[in-house]
Amino acid sequence: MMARGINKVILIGNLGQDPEVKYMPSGNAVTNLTLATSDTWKDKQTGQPQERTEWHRVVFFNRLAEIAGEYLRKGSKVYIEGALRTRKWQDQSGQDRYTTEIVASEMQMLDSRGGEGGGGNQGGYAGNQDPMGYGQQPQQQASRPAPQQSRPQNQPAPQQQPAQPAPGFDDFDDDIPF
Amino acid sequence: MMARGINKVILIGNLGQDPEVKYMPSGNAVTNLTLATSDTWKDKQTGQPQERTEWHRVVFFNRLAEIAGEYLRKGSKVYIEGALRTRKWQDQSGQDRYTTEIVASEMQMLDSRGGEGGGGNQGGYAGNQDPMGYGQQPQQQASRPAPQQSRPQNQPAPQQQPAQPAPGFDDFDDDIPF
Amino acid sequence: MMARGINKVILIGNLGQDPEVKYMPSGNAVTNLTLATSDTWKDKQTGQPQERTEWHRVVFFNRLAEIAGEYLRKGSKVYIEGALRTRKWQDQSGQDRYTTEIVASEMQMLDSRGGEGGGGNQGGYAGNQDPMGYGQQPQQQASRPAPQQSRPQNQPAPQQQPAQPAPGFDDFDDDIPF
Amino acid sequence: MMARGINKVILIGNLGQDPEVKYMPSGNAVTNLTLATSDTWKDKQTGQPQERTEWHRVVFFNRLAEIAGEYLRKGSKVYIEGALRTRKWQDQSGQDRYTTEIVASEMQMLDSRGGEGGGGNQGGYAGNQDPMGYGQQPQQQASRPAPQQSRPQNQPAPQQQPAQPAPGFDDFDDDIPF
DNA sequence: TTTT
DNA sequence: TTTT
Repeated sequence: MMARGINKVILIGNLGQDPEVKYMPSGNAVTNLTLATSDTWKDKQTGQPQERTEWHRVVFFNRLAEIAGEYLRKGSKVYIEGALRTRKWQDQSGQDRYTTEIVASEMQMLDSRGGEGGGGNQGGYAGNQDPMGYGQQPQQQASRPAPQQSRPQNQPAPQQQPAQPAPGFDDFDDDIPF
Repeated sequence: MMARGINKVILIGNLGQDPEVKYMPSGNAVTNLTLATSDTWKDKQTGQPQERTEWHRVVFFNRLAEIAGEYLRKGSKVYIEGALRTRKWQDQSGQDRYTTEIVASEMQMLDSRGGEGGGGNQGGYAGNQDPMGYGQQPQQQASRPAPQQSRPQNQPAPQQQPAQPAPGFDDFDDDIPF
Repeated sequence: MMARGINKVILIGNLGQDPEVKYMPSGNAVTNLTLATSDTWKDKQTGQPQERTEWHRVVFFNRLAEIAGEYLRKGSKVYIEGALRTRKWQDQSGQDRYTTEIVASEMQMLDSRGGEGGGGNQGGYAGNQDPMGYGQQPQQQASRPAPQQSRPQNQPAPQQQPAQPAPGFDDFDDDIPF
Repeated sequence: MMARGINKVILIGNLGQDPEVKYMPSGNAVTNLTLATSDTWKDKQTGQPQERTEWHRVVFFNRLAEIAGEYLRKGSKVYIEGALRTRKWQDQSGQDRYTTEIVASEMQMLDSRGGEGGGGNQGGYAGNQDPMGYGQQPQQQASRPAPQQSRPQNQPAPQQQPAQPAPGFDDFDDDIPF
């Protein structure tokens, strides 16, 4: 993918609910979640502390969707990097409506509360190259065993998800954003 | 302002229209604009190039609103840093609707096409301290003249803007996001 | 502060040691710490997992320096936003040398392991305005008490720090970066 | 590549010189350049405007190195995203020294001053998938022709670059950072 | 020197 | 509605 311009979002927050994993007819995973960030400030007049929680709608695709679905839970603190995308959809009365989401391209768990042994950072692509140029340096003879597979084994069969429209595109929004 | 979590957006794009500057009853400026970023990719099946433009709704407050209103124009390329905020509002039928915007905290013009002599980077706050600690070093005797005031002089009087509701909160969305 | 260009660093990592807090003759705090981030990849030839840890030198000034010194400890996981700055200094043989640091402007603790009750996000400036424009909305009558002061009370008197040169500028580097 | 932690740099600045392109024995390109960002502020005492230019050393690998070498020139304004990496090397007296660089993973030209017709944004990897999930939507029938190849054709033969050590690792620093 |  |  190429781009004209930069469209980048960086979030650290906590999940409001367990993530929802769905599968495309193709078998590709799509995971949706909501993430809370909050701002606090003092009211200018009263000096009273104020707080506002912002809820972000985040969507993951493919491998990252599976990882998010497996390792994230309600309350999890997570770093997410992605891009803004506003989708157009029709409500039940046929009116055009818009929902803005963050399409995640990178994710990193920030708490290891679960006992999954999982977590870690999961980039959006499986680069087994050496983008930092470290391989140019004298080889460090790594002798430790290959890491445990952190990618979910149980890739659900698409047919378990009956021929529903692609989640996040057709049926996702019943009425309001979340 | 303090925060729990990180809510950060970084955009580089072009303005779809001239910015709209409004003034609060307090006299504070609020500027709204839409910014285009685009992605291009090749269709997996056909190999045909695809393009999708993302339109971002950006809002500026106070000093930054005035600067944006003065120096940005339709087509301007700009760097914007800010935070996501989703506002709830009611459409004409009384239904709840939501609009997601980027509340800009920093802006930097990336083309100097206009003859304004303006541009430059405009942080969201007027820090006249020395956040980088440069002042600790031996003073460089700056002998060049004080920079031209880049802040618009003509702060419009609030009364010129009749008692309208706060823009971007009440009257901003007539119907659809943009 | 204004800028031509963007100079932004975003780090999430763990402290290698407790932070070092020093005080300027003016009484302003300066805190230095090192932060680890790491990359892992597989060797192209052997398929062996490789790991490389990057050590970042971070410096905080003023209020943020005090907060960092109070709440961060060896091993703490932290989000840091800042800017790159390369300082020139002379080693004992009089040779010019350079050290690149991140001057932190924002910090957020990501683990609450300590019992300090502290943490939270600490922006680099004490904005008690309303940069997100929330104050425009109907006032939420916050009735909870004012938050505990998270800023250290015990501002050390400068004279407790004998007339030493500014840390991080003169005496900081004895020989090598860290 | 996976990561524990986040190590991200975002720069917008101007090149101090034309980029230097070298080739690894493998034929892979490595491009080095220096990028200027600047801060301006007012001296607290004198009120005099101060300015400090920060010079960033940026390194590109592989495809991005070729693009940078072809399209960027002294004075070019560019957006760069990457990661910090501090390299250790020995000066002529055998002393350990360190240089911090930004390893670029994404680049976007911000001026189209050259007549190359090139530029555009060049991500660090050639994703021809559909990371934003747009392909799920009804196909927009793109009828415009395939874009001009923006990747340099003239991949220089490695043998033109005699068996020199990897640039940026051995021979890059003659003495001081830049 | 951290972390998993 | 922008831009290349």
